[in-house]
Amino acid sequence: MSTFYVTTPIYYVNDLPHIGHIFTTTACDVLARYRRMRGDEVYFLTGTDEHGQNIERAAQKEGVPPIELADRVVKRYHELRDRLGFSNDDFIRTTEERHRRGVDEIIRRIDAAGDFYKATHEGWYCSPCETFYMEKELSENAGTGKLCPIHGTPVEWKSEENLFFRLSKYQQPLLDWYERDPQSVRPETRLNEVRSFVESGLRDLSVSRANVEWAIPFPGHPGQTVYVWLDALTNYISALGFPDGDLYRKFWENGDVRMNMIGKDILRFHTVYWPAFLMSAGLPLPTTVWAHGWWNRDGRKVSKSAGNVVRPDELIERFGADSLRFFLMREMVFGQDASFSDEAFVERYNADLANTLGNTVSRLVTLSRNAFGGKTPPVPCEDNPMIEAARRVVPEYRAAMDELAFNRALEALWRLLGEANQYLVTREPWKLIKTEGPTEKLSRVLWNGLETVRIVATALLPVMPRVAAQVLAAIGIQEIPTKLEALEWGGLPNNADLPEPQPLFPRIDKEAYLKEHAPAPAKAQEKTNLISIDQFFETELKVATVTAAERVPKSEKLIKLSLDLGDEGPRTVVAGIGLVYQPEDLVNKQVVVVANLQPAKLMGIESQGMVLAASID
RNA sequence: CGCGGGGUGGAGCAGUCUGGUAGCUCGUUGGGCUCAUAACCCAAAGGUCGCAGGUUCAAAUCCUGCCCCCGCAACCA
Repeated sequence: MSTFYVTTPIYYVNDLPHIGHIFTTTACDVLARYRRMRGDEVYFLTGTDEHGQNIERAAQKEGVPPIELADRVVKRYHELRDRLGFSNDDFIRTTEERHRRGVDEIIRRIDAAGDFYKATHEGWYCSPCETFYMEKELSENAGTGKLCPIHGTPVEWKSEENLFFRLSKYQQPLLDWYERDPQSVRPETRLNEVRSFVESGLRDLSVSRANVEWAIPFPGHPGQTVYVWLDALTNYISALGFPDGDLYRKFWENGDVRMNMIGKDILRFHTVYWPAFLMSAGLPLPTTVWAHGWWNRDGRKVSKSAGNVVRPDELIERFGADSLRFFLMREMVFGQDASFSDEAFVERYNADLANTLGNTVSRLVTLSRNAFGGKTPPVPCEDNPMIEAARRVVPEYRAAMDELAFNRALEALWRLLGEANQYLVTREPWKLIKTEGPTEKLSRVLWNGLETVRIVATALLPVMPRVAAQVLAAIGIQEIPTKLEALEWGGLPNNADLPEPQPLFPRIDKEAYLKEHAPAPAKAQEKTNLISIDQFFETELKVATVTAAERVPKSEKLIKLSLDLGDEGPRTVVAGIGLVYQPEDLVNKQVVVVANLQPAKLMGIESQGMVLAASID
C-alpha cells in the first residue's frame, strides 16, 4: 500500500471563500476519495493562512483582535466543507501552536545550514504583497506615487534590517530538480515557465519583517517576525507534526506521493521558495506541485469590480453541491483555464445529469420494478455487449483519474451510459414485458442495464459522493463500495428491493433560469457613476491651439502635444490618441483642454492636462 | 521581441505531450420508440483543424516563419 498526501493551498483569511477556493479543494477531494478507493493510504490537508499585515490592519480597522477576524472566515470554510462534503483529514491554521513549532524547527535547520544572513533591506514595499519591488517593476501615477504591479496600490519606501535566505545558492539545485524529475512541476507549461524564471537568476530572499506584529516571532531575533510565505508554506509539514510526528514520518519523510495542489498564481512560491527552503533544511521535496488554471466568467476574468463573481451558494441551493462538483470537474481541462457561465452550467446539468444519468436510472428502475415485482432482476448476465463496454471504459476511467484528467474520466463514464441506452433500444425490454412476461431473457437485459449504472455510480463516488450513493440506493444497493474493485462486472444483487424512483436531477428550464439570473449589476454601477453638477464645474475647460504634435517614441498611441492656452501660455499634454489621429493633422487645430488636471508622467513626459477628443472607444 | 491563454463543422469545447478513420455537448433537418425526468435511439446536413513552408509512408498533432483574437501589464490624464 502506498501513501498519498495531498494539500490545498492554505487560504488567506482576508477573503471569503469563492469558486476558486471551492474548485481547488474539490479537485483535491476528488483525488483523495479516488485514491482511498484505489487502496492508497491517503492524508488530505487544507487550512488557512492567518498572519500578516493585511489581517492586522483589517482587524485594527474593525477594532477587533486579528484572531477574531480569522475565526470568522475559518467558520465559513468549515460550513463549506459540510455543504460540499469535503473529506479532508485535517484543517491547519497558521495561528496554531503546532504550526509555530514546525516553523521554528524549519528555521532552526535553515539557520544551521548557514543559509540566513542579516542585511539592510531598502526599497519600495507593498504591504498587501509583503514584498519589496525593484524600481522597474513599479508603475507610477501622478499624485499617487509609485504603485505595486499586482495590487495597483501605493508602495512605501522602507529601510530595515532583515534576515535574508540564500535563495541564490539553490538556483542550480532547483534547475537540477526540474531536470531530473518531470513530475516535479505540472503541467509541463508551468514547469517551463518556472524553469525560465529560475534560469534568469535568483536573488536572495528577505524572510523576516521588522514591523509586522501579527506574525510568528523569528526565533533568536527579537523584533523580527517571520515572512508570511516562509510561515505559510511550512504548513504542509507542520500539520503533519514536523519534525517528530508519526504522520510526518509516514506521509512526508517516507511518503510515496507528496502533492501540493495550487493555482497558477502562486506557482513561484511553491516551485522555487518552498523547495529551496526544504533543500536547505535537508528535507524531502514535494513529489509534485500541480498548478491548475483559473475559472473565467463568461469568457472574462473574474473580478469583484466587474461584478461577475460566481455565487456558489445559489448554485448549491438550486442544483445541489454534487452538481457543482460535477460541473467543476467535467468542464475544466485540469491545468488549463476554463470558463464558467450559467448557460453552460444549466446545459451540463440538463444534458449530463438529468437526461443521461437521471433518466437512465429512472427508466431502468421502472422497468425492473414493473417486471419483477419491485425488485432487481433475478438472473444476472455474464456474456453480453455491455460487459465489453464496461471493461473498455473502466480502465480508461482509471487512467484518466490517475493523471488528474477528470474531464476525460467523466467523459468515458458518460460514453458508457450512452451505450447502455443504445443497448436498451436494441433489446426493447418494454416489449418483452408485454409479449413474454418476466422471462430470464428480460431479466438479463435489465440486469445488464442496472449493472452498468452500478459501475458508473461507483466510479462517480469520488466526484459526487452523495448523489452517487443515492443512485446506488435507487438500484437496490445499500452498502456504499469503498474500493475500486467494485468496478468489476457483476456486483448487482438479484431480487433486491427497488424503491419507487424519485427524480434525482429535476430538469431545469434553461430559458426561465437564465432570465431569472440575468446579470443586473450594471445598473447599480451607473447610479454610483453619476456626478453632481458641482463636481462637473470643478473641471476647468479651456480652448487651446495645438502648436506642435509629435509621437512619443516607442509608444503606440501616445502623442505629445504642445498647446497654446492664450493668456496662460504654452503647455505640454500627452494624449493617448495616436491610433486615431496623425500628429501632423493636429497642428493648428483647436482643442478643448481640462486645464486643472493634476500633472502626470507618461513615458517619462509630464502631461499637464487632458485633451477632450473623440476616439473610437 | 512585456507576460500569459487561445484560433478545430452554426455556438461552446475536447483531442496536440505519446503523429495513423476529426470527437463531445448544444443547435438544425428527417425518421424511430413509448420503459423513462417532453426523455431515449437512428440517420443526415455542416470542418482546407488560423496561414505558409518543412520533417514523415502518414501531421490538428512534430519543426520553422507569419497572421489574428482575448486577458494581464502597460502608454486609457
